[in-house]
Amino acid sequence: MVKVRFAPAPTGFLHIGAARTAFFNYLFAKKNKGDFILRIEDTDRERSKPEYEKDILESLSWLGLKWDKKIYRQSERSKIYAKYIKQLLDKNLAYHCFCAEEELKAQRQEQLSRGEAPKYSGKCAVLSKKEAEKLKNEGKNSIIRFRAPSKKIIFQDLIRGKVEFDTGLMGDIAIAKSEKTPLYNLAAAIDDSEMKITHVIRGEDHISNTPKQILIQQALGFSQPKYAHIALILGMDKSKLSKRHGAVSISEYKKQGYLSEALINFMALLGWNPGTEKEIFSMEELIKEFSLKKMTKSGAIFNIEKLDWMNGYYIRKTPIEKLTKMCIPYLMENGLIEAVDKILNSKSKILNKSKVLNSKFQIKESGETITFEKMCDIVRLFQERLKKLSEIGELTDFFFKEELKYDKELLRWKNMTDEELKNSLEKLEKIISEIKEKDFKKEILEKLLMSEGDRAGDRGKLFWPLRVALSGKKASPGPCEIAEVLGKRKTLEKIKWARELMK
RNA sequence: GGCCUCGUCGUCUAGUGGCUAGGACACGACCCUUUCAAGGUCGCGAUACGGGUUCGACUCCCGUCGAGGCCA
Repeated sequence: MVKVRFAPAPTGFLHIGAARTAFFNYLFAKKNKGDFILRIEDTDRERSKPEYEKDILESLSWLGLKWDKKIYRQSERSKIYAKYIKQLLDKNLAYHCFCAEEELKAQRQEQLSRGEAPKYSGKCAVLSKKEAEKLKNEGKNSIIRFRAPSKKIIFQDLIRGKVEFDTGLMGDIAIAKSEKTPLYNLAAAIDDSEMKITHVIRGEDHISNTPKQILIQQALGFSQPKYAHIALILGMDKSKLSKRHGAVSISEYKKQGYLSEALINFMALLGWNPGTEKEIFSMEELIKEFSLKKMTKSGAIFNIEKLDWMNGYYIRKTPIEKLTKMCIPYLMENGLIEAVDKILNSKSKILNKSKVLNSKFQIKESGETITFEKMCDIVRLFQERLKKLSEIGELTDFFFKEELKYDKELLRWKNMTDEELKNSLEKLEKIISEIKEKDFKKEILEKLLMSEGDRAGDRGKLFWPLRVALSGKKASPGPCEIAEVLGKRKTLEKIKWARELMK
């Protein structure tokens, strides 16, 4: 039975690199019908914060990475660690080290300057139990070090193949701050064993921790899990992706309006591919096709352009009601609309209630109510233009504003004269006001404007000024589509406004 | 500095001794078109370098260089 774990430290928001590691663990578990365990490594009490843990859980859920069973927290397991620390100490496999931090730092510096590998000198390793006891009673600070035997550690990495280390080069490993508080390598070794983890799938940055953990496992008589070290996600400068490269947390991407499906699909392709030319994958397909053997060995630069493209792709594939529902919080945030129903006023409720379908909204500026259906009509016009949900406000704002602000020069198509332009606007107003309310449809409008435009020799002479009059922008959906959604009355109002501008 | 890992278009990648080195994003051109998108067609563009092994190396071996990670 396969059992894997994702073991984040709650010292920051869930990072995209960590999320990817979690994701590959998840895929591996599901593929092999195994368990995916979540272990919060919160032994660093100062840097660990509950809000970070919350963010990690929320982000994993949002991505659709469901963990199995309960959540383990290292902070709740100190008894277990204490037992093993005592065992190591009793067997003299570990010892108290009283060297001060500054002292060690200085040593390291010196070794480095001499061109040697920094390595603990072993000063306290020779202290007898009595001497150590005495120092402790004097109240001297100590940490616990593991007597690392000098040997060759070889393990078969599932992604990289044979990896070899000579542990003689590394010196005695710091394994605990005290008898109760383990340091990373010890806690990881103990937890992986206690939780019966079969496969450790983690970032490449842990490769050099692996021999240390193996040594500890051997000392404690644990069995050894299989290892797979996945290549890291890199920033533009090819260094490990971090905050200085911009947005890195999953919650930040969510906020910007990336869809979880897009992010999942994109992350999967960073470092994995099925060996075919297929690029679009649902979670189910990924689970079906995933294999560690298909993982890339080299680090991949996080290329936001491809993510944007993929997000646009998924937006285009999203059913319009669902997409509109997702866009509404952004429109509210931009102060363009408000929920009429007070109960629906908070963002999260809007997203979750199925009530949304019959709900109404209020245009903030005019106070006019607008139905969900109408909202869908608006969003639909932008479905294939949207890369991120957060762009929706800027794109659609003219639907919610009374007066558009634009330079009147924008109304001019190519080198029309003022006179021609005025004529066009007048003609538009005439044509549109003659259409019956029930015929105010895009197709009918288009037909009328096209034949009239062709008569003028250039369709742009009508279409362009109308488009600008309605949207106030140089790029927008087609004017007839906008007009239909806007309705006859508002369409005429906007044209009048444009005519005013031209006076 | 030591150890470890990695090295195919700008980016993500396919490829496991014989291929015009394939695809995707980005970029450019064209088509569609009232603008912007979307869509379609075409194009640009890579095996880090040097030695081997071999009839033949992107592919295997050695070295160099480069990048990253860990020791912190």
